[in-house]
Amino acid sequence: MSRQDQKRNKVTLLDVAKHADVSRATASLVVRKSPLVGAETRERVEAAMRELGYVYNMGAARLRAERSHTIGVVVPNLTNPFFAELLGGMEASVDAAGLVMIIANSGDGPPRQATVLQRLREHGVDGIILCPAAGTPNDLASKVSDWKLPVVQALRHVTQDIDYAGADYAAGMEEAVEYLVSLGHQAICFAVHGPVHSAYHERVQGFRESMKRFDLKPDLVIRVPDRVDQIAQEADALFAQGRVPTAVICFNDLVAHGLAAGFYDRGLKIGRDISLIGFDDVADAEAMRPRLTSVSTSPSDIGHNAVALLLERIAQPSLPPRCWISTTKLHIRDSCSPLSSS
Amino acid sequence: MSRQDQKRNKVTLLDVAKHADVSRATASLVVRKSPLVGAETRERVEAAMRELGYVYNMGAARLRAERSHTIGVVVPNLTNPFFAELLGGMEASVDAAGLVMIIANSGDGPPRQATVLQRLREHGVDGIILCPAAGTPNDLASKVSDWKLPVVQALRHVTQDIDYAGADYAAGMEEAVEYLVSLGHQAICFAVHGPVHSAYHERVQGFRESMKRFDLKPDLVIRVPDRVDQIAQEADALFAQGRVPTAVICFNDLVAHGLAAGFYDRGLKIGRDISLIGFDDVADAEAMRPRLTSVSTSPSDIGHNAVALLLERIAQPSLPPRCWISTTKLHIRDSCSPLSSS
DNA sequence: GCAGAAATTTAGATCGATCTAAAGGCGCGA
DNA sequence: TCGCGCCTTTAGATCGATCTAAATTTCTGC
Repeated sequence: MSRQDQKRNKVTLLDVAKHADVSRATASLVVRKSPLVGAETRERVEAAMRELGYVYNMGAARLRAERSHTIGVVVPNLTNPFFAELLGGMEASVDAAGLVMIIANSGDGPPRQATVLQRLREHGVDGIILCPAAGTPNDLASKVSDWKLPVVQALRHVTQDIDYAGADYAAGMEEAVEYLVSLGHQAICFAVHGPVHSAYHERVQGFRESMKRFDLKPDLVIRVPDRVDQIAQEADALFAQGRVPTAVICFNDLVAHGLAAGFYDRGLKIGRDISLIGFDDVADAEAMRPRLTSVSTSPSDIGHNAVALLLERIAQPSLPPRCWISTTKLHIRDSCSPLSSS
Repeated sequence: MSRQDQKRNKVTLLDVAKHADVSRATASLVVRKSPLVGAETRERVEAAMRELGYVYNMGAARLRAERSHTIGVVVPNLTNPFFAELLGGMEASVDAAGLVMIIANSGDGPPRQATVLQRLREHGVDGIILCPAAGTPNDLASKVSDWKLPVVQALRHVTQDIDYAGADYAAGMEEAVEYLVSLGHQAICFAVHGPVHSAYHERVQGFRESMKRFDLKPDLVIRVPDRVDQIAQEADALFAQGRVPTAVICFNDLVAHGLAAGFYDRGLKIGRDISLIGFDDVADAEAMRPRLTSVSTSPSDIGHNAVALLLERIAQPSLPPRCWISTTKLHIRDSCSPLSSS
């Protein structure tokens, strides 16, 4: 806006103050929208800011005020669509609160995670949302409390002593198993992949316990490759067991995608020859054919919750640790069918 | 690390200096790894930093040194897997350079974009990578040059006066058309969606010109809905034209996914009844069945390039504006077949 | 018209680092 | 021994805001 009347570089609050014929302190009150300044004065200062093209210097403010209006977010992987959804949800909440988000990637490894956490600390973030890397040592809680920096765990947790926002994965598994059982399935397999962490355990355990509740074999858990494009080739492994499953629950939608491809390659028709359930309901389940039934964990909501928890903790650091476990919902589409029709 | 011997809050460089029995200035030289300090002194200061659990205060440093070690990234949408890949690429480069990334979402709308740009400016970022929102006014260049802030455009561009990192979309379209023609196709349709911007125009134009080069009808460009789950229902529109296409090129892989579902619903078999080509090669093209042939634009590479351009511009602000247009590559899989087999 | 309360405004110190310019220590040749 | 230059170290000002505590003006009611 307006002429670049300064010969070089920047306009400070002092310049604005002079131009509006008030003191630096008053100008400061105006930028902070304090109710202390008179209407006429405020007007005058705001006009000066506009005329000079003043840009608030958050960095200087932070130094004095101990508030950076910045929060850090550490995820294991940026490109996974699941985390992308999560970040999307966070971004909306963070933005609404007038803050910005520094994003860091831990690569799901504790050493890098330590590095990026340190970096965030140096940048003076007001708080951190951390999706702990697989294998995060459990002295995390004590480290964090030494730092006196508000932190919340998201999606995964390594300690009860730090806030946590996640979903009830075990309940989600239970819904999935129940649904398949209601369709008459008994030989149900759980296809997992990826690093091992709390969310992984909860899903596996949820599966095993639900199966036991129905007096079904709880140990049909098999691992498939991490990369989606290799899962298809490994679909055979599902049938290498003693008992051939009639339904497969997947660790997430990526696995479901990969297995769907593998079944296609073997001439198996999903929803007729075999039933398939995804988890997270994030990939284009609606655009798959047959449309994929999936347990929805609403990562975007989890993102919102995590931000809400963090903001509250920033406001009241001495609150006892809290959990916000959201409920999952089985989104039934077309990839499962009654056993009789097999 | 170590005891929390400070009764409360933080350790400053001055504390470190005192503890190591040197001046604040010397301690500062040590943290900045200056070659000026003697080996023995450096040792002592570093030990002090470790013992006191010193954390560098980037905010204070920035105030004096005019360098925040922070860059801003503005994208229209976080959840789109294409942008997720782009961000992933940027993150790696940014991290390697010892910087951090503030991410902001423009929602692909100019007013919000203006807001987030302002916010980034206030946060004192060293530079900005901007994927301009559709409809960005073309005074962007003059605004940016007023700001005296390094900026590079990524994926899309609204002006020649600002650095730009993107891909040669027109050449990508040409590859796709050429390939289909080599398979004998003549009735080729281009299915577009989403907001209109430079990348959109380049793709459409690339399609039209390639078609003309082969003396084929260049105006079979049809719009499908923005949301993937609605595209399938609209697949009919492709056949509502006077001429029925035997092959479809898609604006991106999302469209390809949606159309593939629509074709399935109509009993059309991809690769037999109709040929399909995606664009960007980012969704799990490898996990689709049949595997999707797609024009790869390597968003992650574009991310790297954008960061490289930005870092160079930060180092030398007076360089003339540059473009880094990477080449695309047609990734041939199984979704296209010779016309004769139709 | 005036004391006292309320509403505004302000000077000056401060946050934690970096920068400049100069000082201190040391070795070496004359 | 002195002076010169090299290597290290340092005091003090500075970046641009916020905070405290006090000064100033304006508004009351009597």
